[in-house]
Amino acid sequence: MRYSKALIPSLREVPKEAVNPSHVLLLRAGYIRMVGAGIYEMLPLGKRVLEKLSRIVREEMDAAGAQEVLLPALLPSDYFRETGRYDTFGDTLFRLTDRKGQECHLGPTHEEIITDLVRRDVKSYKQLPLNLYQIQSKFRDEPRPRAGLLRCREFIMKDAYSFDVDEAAAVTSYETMREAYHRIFRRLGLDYRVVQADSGAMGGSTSAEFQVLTQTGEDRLVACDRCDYAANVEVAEARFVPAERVESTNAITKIATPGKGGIDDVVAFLGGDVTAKRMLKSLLFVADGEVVMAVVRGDREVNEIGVARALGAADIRLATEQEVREATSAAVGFAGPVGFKGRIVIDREATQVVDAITGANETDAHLGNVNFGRDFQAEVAAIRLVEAGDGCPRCEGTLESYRGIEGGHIFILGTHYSEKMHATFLDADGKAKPFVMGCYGIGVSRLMATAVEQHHDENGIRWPMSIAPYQVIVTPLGKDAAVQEAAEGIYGELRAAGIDVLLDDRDERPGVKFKDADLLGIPLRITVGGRGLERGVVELKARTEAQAREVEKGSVVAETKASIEAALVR
RNA sequence: CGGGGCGUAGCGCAGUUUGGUAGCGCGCACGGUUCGGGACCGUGAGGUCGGAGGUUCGAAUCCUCUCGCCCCGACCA
Repeated sequence: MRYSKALIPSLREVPKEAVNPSHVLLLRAGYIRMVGAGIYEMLPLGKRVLEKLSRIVREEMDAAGAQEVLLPALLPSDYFRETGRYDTFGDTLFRLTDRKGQECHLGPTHEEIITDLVRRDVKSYKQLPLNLYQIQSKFRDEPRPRAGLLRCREFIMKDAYSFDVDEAAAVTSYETMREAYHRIFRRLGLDYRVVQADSGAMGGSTSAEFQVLTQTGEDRLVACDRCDYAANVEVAEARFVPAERVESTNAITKIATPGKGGIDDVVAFLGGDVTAKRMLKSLLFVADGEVVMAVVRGDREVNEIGVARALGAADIRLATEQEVREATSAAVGFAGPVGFKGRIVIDREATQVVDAITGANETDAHLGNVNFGRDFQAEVAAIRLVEAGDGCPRCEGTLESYRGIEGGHIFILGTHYSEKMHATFLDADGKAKPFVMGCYGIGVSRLMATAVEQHHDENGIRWPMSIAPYQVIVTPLGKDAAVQEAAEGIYGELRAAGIDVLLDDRDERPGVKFKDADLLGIPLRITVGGRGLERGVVELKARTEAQAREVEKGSVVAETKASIEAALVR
């Protein structure tokens, strides 16, 4: 492609709505344009990146035995009514009514419609296993679209659905997908981790997230520095070594702590050998409408989702100030487990604190010498938030913390959808059984932004070779006829060799061309200048390296091919 | 949905407090000088001041309503 003919509307200044690196750079480099909140146009460069991503996904899905389909995005809502999701999806669904008054919506995900397809056309166990996938636009009216392509209302997703005869076969399908996802993410050139996550309200049992590690991700993760343990902090556990139980004979004492509600305040106020580790932090939550208390050691934070899981609650939130006052008859900051009337969950580590200091459930007062078991009872669970430096629960390693962006998520769904939708097949024993399903998503358009989040510098994008819109940019400097001719020659040869190449034939100064090349993030740049040409050389420079190297003009095409090959992960 | 901020030329912004008929930089077009990391000079095109209503002789500016966008939080198959 000739730059002079390409629609690459790069911007010198940062559009003010953009904050995230990927958003800023994709906008500035002319890959995307915003049309509305969470709605973007893919310009030629953006479209090329999407195609490269999609091709890799397709190749690996096909290789894993999945078959591509294309389901409608415009869906009659009857299918969602069968599973009750027409209501549970709530305002996230883009709803519309056709001219006959039939209710429709734009598909946010396609479990129902694919299950309907399979129940109509698949009747026998002999047709299983089956894995169908598509790459298609999804629509979700997010409460808060943000960060450019990272959280959109219309986005492109690869979604696959597997159908199996039983749970064991479904696990096989799931594992096949897991392997395919590993190959996909490796080929994309992304640093990622497979993590355990909260499977949410999907009704799924087994699930894993493919998290791409970035500075700005929405999700907080921990991963072991020794083994492959990795988990979303929502579900992560730290190694726990039970200590020998010490029984205290010290009686509870009341301590006046006027105006000192927070842990840090109390520690500072009491001084001496009182540390946060001696304190018990008591937080009140409302879980499924009931006020409950969660207790962790004073130097820890509570994992809210962990509390909900420990309680078996579907819904949880922090109690309001007023609810705290009603439940403890004290101001916020003075809650404690002793005498608390209601369910209490305590972190297992906090049960070991001897002669602890806790809130007294009385404003401006704390209790000293509080001991779990002796002075209060509670359900024990792992409810503290795991931190970097904590021990790995599986090995002797140490957990490190990361931020990640969910690039893929795989689930075993079981018969959740097939039972509700009466999607059955006849098994070898002649009995009708519901399909055992799995679903597997990859956020294709999100991955485009994710790759930029992970691969950029102050000058622009640094695409991994496999998904760069062009692999090479040829940059002739000046209008010298010999330079033009040499650049055209190299451009022609690279194209003939099947390489994606952009020729910067614009009448621009060298600085402009270099800045744009860096901004666009093309992995390799061949610079053709008059001075070098006199000596028969051109420059070959990788976007990720500071220095260019001189290459004989006659061998630059071969060198470029070799560099591309080396950069592609197979 | 709660809190905060912003809508003026393609992009970034000033002008709004104190009403007087819209400006700067970048980009764009044309001419010239330049040419290895976002050159310089000159000329020029380009704006329903987010929208509606109101106050006024007169509204980007004041009032009312409304729409949109961004950030934090809630939410996120």
